[in-house]
Amino acid sequence: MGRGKIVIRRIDNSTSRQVTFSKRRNGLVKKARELSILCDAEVGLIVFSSTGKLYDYASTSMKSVIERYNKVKEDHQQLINPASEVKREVASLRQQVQYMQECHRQMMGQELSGLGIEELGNLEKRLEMSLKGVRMKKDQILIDEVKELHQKGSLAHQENVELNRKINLIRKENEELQKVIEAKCRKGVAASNPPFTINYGCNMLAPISLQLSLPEST
Amino acid sequence: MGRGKIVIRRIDNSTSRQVTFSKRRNGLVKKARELSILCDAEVGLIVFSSTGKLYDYASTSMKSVIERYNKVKEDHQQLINPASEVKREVASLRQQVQYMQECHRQMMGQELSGLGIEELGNLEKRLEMSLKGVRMKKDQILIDEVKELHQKGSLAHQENVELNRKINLIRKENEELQKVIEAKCRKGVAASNPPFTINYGCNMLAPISLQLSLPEST
DNA sequence: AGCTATTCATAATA
DNA sequence: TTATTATGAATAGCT
Repeated sequence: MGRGKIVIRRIDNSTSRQVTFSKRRNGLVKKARELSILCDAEVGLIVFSSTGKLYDYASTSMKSVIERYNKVKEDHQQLINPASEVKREVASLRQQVQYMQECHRQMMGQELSGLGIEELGNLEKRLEMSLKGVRMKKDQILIDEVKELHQKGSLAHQENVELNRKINLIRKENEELQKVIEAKCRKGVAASNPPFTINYGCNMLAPISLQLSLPEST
Repeated sequence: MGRGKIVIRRIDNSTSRQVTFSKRRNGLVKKARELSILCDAEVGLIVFSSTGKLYDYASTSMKSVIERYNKVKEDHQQLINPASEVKREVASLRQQVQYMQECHRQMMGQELSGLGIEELGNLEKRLEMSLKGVRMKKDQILIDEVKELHQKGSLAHQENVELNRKINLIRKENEELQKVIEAKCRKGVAASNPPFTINYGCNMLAPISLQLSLPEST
């Protein structure tokens, strides 16, 4: 049906392939539409060009056609439609959630009406075990914390002792210096100067504030 | 393209509609195949006859065509494909299950590593509450059972008393009868017959076995 | 995109 | 459903 007969094989020339695609695609859609109208049929047509562009026709809607198709195929063979698979998964997950919710509620001590004495006993035992586990964990955390605090405390104490030692050392040096200065004063001018004292900028006799992170000062 | 020109409207005659459907359907499939081959296109065609029968053609596979179609439509608009919706549901359910599993494991006293002292305290409180609930339920069941047994017991006791009363009555009747018989024997033939006794088929002085479901015997 | 010679699809018929 | 055939429709090649 053209100027010459053609064999049905891929058209090598890209341009004429494009042209033929456009023409025949229109023809195909037209025939699909005619079929659906003439014969009262539901028709769906999907075409992807070699460049990936999508063209489609549906006498009703593609959604309807595909759903109907899947429904039929689902009945015949459970292969093509991935939805059925997914639906099963959804159903399974819903069931799982429901079961877990029930289980959880029972563990929370609600909705126990359906349970017998034995089941309740088991549940009790499980809860006791859980409680024990939780308490152990809690205790462990507290113990660890106490231990850590003890360590910090002993470290602080150690530092404190060290600091006191240094202070005593410095105080002794100070006393020595005082003696030297006093001796020099007596030897030198017997002026009315008050005796010289070194000012440390703080009262050396006040209690030392506990300081864990000691600056590296000499 | 036939013996006469036709207008594109539903063919009223059922038979010729069927015939036309068959012919045009074949033609449509042929043209679809030709398009896919000539122009290197992916084509999918779905046709439902007016009687509901399914005919389809796909250059690759209908699964592939529909998936590709859905993918394209998904990108453009999230309307046609129900799969994305379902997928979201699946993801949501999976998340829910995972969360519940974690929660459940924590309630079972496992995998507590991630929890702080406060969370552990809450968990402990919840478990205590649950345990209390379960124990209450268990106790209630036992109490109910004991109550029921008490009732049954008291009923049995009552029946027992009644039975004893009847036995005493019968025994007295028996004694009366014995006396009458002895009197008659003395009056009549002084034979060597042993004194006549009524045989009840069981020892009347043996303890009565407790029987809850009493047969209606007089 | 439009034209037309030609092939093809198919309506009518059996 | 299948076969035949006259006829209209579709389209290949060209512009």
